[in-house]
Amino acid sequence: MKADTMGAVTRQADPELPSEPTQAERFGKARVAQATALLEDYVELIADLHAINGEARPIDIARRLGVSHPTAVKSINRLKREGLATAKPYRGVFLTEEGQVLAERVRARHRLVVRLLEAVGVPADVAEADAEGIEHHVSDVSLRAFGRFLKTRG
Amino acid sequence: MKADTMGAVTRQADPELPSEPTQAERFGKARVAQATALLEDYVELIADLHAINGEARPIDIARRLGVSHPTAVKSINRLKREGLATAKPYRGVFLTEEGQVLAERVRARHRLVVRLLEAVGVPADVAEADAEGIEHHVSDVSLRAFGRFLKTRG
DNA sequence: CCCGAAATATAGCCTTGGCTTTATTCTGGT
DNA sequence: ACCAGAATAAAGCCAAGGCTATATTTCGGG
Repeated sequence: MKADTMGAVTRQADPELPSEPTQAERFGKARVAQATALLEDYVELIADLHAINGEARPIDIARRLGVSHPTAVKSINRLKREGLATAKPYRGVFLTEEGQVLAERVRARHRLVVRLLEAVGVPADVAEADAEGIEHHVSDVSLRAFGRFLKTRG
Repeated sequence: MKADTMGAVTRQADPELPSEPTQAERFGKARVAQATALLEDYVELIADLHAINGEARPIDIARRLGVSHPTAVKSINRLKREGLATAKPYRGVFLTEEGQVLAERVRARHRLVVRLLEAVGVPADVAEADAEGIEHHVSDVSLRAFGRFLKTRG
């Protein structure tokens, strides 16, 4: 009833599944990426709000993200803990040096993902929406591949 | 200090940000996708294990996903609650009709995402790894675009 | 046939990221 | 100059998804 006892077919051929540790690594990587996704969304949004409004208020962040203000505040506190942002009570949120660097990287990645999706035929609005979830899982290697692909056909 | 008081530039042009409700929707969609991602990973893996081993044991699921067995068991219980799987104590896990349908959809989507990544120049192993996180955020519209793109270019 | 090892299950804990409710602080308009 | 209403913060709840530690059940080899 186990693989071992049911015949030779699946012994080391393993025609379907990657090796166990490899697969576990992939899932683990995806989990880690997910953990940082929220931070990335926040820093990107804070940078955008500063660029446009000259300030980033918790209530605006909350509205843009579609969450309650307390939720936004809690996440902002996490940003502070992680050294990505600073905020004094009733004074708005500011990115640290590190936060700004991250924001710029996230923004560039987002644009590249959107452009790639459009290049393969995804409508602009759908590309924007899907990119919001996809971007956090695109590795640097893939990102560079996207860049090359766009250059050789744009 | 507010957008209202700082000049005309950003009033309704809003050159950078999408409208607030639109953006909130996007983030909300990404959050929902994330919530179902784990279920999708489990049903896909359970289907694979059945196809290869003839059974899906919690311990194998746990090892493949790189989590502890109790964690896997808890998630399996959630699958049961959601009507995607059944399991009797000490007897392995089985997908329901609905679970099998989902598994097939997830598997097809995974393959398509990997193929697209490879088509734009991402190395096979990186494509596999990135797809693990990306796939859960690719909408049907994008998926169809991927299909068309792959068809028209061999 | 039975007993120890492996698999499974249960219980309890932690963090994250949602939420609502309540209290506090700012601030603009009269 | 004040005060109502908006923005902010604080506190406490919940579910999800990790974990470890502790039973319990199965099952294969001697």
